[in-house]
Amino acid sequence: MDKPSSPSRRITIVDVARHAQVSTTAVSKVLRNAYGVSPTMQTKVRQAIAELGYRPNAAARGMRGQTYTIGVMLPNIINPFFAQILDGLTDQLGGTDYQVLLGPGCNGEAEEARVTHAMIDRSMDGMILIAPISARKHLESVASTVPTVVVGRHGHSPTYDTVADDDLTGGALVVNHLADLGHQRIAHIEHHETDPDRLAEMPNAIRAAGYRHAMQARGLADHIDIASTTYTQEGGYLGAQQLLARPTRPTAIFAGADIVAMGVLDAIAEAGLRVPEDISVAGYDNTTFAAFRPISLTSVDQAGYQIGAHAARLLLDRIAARGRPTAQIKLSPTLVPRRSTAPPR
Amino acid sequence: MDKPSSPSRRITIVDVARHAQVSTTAVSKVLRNAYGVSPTMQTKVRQAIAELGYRPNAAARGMRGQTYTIGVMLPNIINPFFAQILDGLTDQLGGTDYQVLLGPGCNGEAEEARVTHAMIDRSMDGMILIAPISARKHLESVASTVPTVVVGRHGHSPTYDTVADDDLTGGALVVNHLADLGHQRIAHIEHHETDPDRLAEMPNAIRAAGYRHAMQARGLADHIDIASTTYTQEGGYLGAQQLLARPTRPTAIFAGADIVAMGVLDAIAEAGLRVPEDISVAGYDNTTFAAFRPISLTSVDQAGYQIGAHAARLLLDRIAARGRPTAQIKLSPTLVPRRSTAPPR
DNA sequence: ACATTTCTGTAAAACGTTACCCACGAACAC
DNA sequence: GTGTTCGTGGGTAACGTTTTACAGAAATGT
Repeated sequence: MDKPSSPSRRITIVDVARHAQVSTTAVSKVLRNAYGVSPTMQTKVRQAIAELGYRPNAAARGMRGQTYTIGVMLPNIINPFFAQILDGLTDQLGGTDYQVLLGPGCNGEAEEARVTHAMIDRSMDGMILIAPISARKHLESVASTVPTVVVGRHGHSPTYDTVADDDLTGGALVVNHLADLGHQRIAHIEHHETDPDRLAEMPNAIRAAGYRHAMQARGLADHIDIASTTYTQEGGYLGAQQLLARPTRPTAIFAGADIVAMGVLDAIAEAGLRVPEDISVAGYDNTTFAAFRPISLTSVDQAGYQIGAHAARLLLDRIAARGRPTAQIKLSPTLVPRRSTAPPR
Repeated sequence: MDKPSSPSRRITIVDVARHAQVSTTAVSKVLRNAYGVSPTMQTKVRQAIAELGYRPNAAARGMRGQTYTIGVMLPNIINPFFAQILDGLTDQLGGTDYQVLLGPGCNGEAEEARVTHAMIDRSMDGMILIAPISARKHLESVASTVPTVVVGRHGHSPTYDTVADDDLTGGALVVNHLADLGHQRIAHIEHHETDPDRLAEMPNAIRAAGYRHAMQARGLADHIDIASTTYTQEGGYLGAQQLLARPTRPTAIFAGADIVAMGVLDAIAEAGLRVPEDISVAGYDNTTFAAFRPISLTSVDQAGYQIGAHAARLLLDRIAARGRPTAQIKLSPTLVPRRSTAPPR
């Protein structure tokens, strides 16, 4: 005689145990497929679970064991590049019991701290931080509390794994492509960065470094020309305006991100110039926007899917063996030439 | 003499209580600013919390009370429109103790079920479902378990609140704008829908209905021409190809979403036609893509920010008073005319 | 001055799950 | 036949918070 005290109380492990005529411990063991449970017990419990439609309460689990939840923090959700990373992530995690939950887009250190804390408070089993801007110290402190993988940020840490694209090479890819086409006055729009920590770790800074090195390597050191704004459409617009106002205009602009290139194209159109006839433009990230045929923006592909997949694997590894030494995975970007770049006239 | 048993055990309410020389109950009351706590107690406890850097364990809270977590499910994260909704949502929730967590983009009923269940398992205090495609029955079942607001889906339910844009009006806005410009052969690309339930509730179906009604109202019933594909760039591309192959080509295409318009523009460019000289194009959603000057796509603005803000308010209301009757908020869209629409030649 | 109400604070019992430890029988080695 | 191991299952005590019930002090009314 089951007596459901409240009309629609949630089924608990106790209900399952009673229904299957076993102890709650046994049910718990089956749920976690722990050691020491016979095939008979397996089927008996699994059947009871199915019949009752039981689902474990994550909060209760979190108090003793794991929550089977992985937190992902990302700076914003509009960048299609992040969507690719997420796809790689969720595909990799698809077969496991883990569920991914995202923090809402957060820009600024304060919001990042808020989100990371919120995730720690909710006893996430692991965290993936995508392109965080927080001070390294904060990342370390998060990682020392919960298994963590940092994506899209260079520099290696003793506490967290990293997965990133080789932005130095990426920057060089663009410069070489444009130089091969015959360009000399190749300008760059970067995300302004002053903090020394971040100068060494943030992708934007490394891309700019890649640009500089490659320009030097091609003997174009004298033509190095950088507009320092932000990685936004607005930033691209303002940066391009600066560059177009130079006494001698650049013949090519390398925007540090596709979203920046959008602003650049805007400013160029406004100035009455044509792409690529008057000026070549290249972006970075190979977003759907770049692939859009009427735009057809030369860009650098970061293999976001692979980045996500690698991050997921590293995280699962680290959850299983928290002590293991950290790994740094670096992937190679590829150039995707399109119609926005052509030889200078 | 505090003896921290483990090297870095997390601070609990017990530690705070001991440090402030009060009971754990008192601390709990302060945390929830519950009734019956003196100003003295307030300051004493708050100081202890600050000194120890205590943060409540959400899992433990979830077992008895609330988790202070709101789950948001959205179909994908690349649509900038959803970002606007989220902004409205988080701004509205900013002052409260609630934290928003997003389910990863999920398309398909199976994935939606997975995410909603995962959120229920994690005892979320409330859920916001954005443009869900699941059967109504499933939405009802979710809403009967946890306070729920459904965004971007029409039809009213006894268990959940809804916030949506008036898509009927939205569709009419576009038709009237094009008809005012002098167009007659105005075609539409819709997201194919057969399920009767969804035909009455999904925005895509209602937009198509708005198109039909407005065409009739303007005496253009004979020119109604619908290509039925999907709300994707690919769908727009294929739909436009169909429409362009008609014996008499339409002079204007109303794409059901900006992402669809992207594919339309692509197909038009490929066919060697110009926008708006040869054919006018309008989208829906007013994404950043539409606002991008070189594209300059006429579109319908859905006031995503307001939608999000309203949804948040309704949800907080419902959490406070679960029994209250459900509300349906309908917002008016506005047309944003740009350069992609012009009088026919 | 006494009875009654209101206000503060505490103790103890949940909440649903997992971890730890122990008991039992069967199989095995001597 | 006696000890030892192994495989299987259960009992019980956590985990950190909120809720309920209650006691004492202070304030109020008569």
